[in-house]
Amino acid sequence: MAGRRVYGGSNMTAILQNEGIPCSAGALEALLSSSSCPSFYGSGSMVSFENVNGENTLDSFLRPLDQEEKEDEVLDDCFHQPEKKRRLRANQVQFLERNFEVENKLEPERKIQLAKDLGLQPRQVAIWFQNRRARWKTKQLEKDYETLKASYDSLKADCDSLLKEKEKLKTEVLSLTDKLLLNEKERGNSELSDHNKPPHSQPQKPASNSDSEQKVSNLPIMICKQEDISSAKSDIFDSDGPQYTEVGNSSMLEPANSSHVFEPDQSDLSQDEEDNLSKSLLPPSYNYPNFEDADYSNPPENSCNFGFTGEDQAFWFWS
DNA sequence: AAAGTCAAACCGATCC
DNA sequence: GGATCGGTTTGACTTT
Repeated sequence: MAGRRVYGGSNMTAILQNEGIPCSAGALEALLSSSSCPSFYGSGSMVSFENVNGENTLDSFLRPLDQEEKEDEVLDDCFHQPEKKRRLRANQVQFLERNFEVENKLEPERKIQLAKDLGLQPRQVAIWFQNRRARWKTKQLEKDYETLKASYDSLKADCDSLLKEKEKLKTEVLSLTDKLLLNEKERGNSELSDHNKPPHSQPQKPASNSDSEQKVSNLPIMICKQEDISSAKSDIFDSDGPQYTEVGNSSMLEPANSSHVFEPDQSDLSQDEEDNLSKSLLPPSYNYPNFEDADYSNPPENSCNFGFTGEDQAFWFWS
């Protein structure tokens, strides 16, 4: 067996051999039988042999310790060597692993039984389970980290595409705003030249065949409608995770555990709150939604900022 | 042979 | 008070 021969006992064997003391197994047996080592079979050494060859051990499963290991133990005991750390044998570990799979906690009776079966000290069994749980936890943490990282990467990709979309829309809004202003200017000029019209009459809808101009003149009206406001709000700003799993063609990852996603504080509005918000957004006392209030003012680094700057707000509800 | 890895054992804090 | 946990030490074993 590899790596089982470098202990104090073996060194002691070498010493004995150097001293010309015969150290064959037979000699050791003789030494044992004649020596004052009564504590051997019931000793508190790290590996107890009392059951390894006894009736209660798993003889069919666990092989007895190597003779040389026994010799080491004997020598350690008899020469009062400090106990050396020893790895559990493969079959012992295998047996413990199987038990760990069944139940990773260790009740006292089970500990005693396992110790008996394996020929170990109950404390060794307890420590093995303790260390095994720690290893399992570490692996679990690694798994969780990988899951979270995948989730983050997916969200980041979606965020990036949304930001691109936002930029695109912003550009579109800019060009439409320009057209609208131009339109208003032309209308103002025509009003000045028309003296017969009452001062506060409804401005005539400019005759335009352009689709884009039509969209522009309709936009504020559409947005001011209550249902549109609330639906727009819930569609865009309600970050209550899985509901908005479809953004464009890219589907947002649905985390198995909601704790894996970062939820903005204000994502969870009650129906009443939504109604109040909608009402507050209605004209005439028109309150523009202030996205700065949503505490997105200091987003963490690398985070997706869905909030809009003051500059952006101007594009949202231009008048 | 030095460096790195793994696991047995230990320690102090905490929980029940 | 015993069990458990997170952190650490220590020694065996492997890799470079």
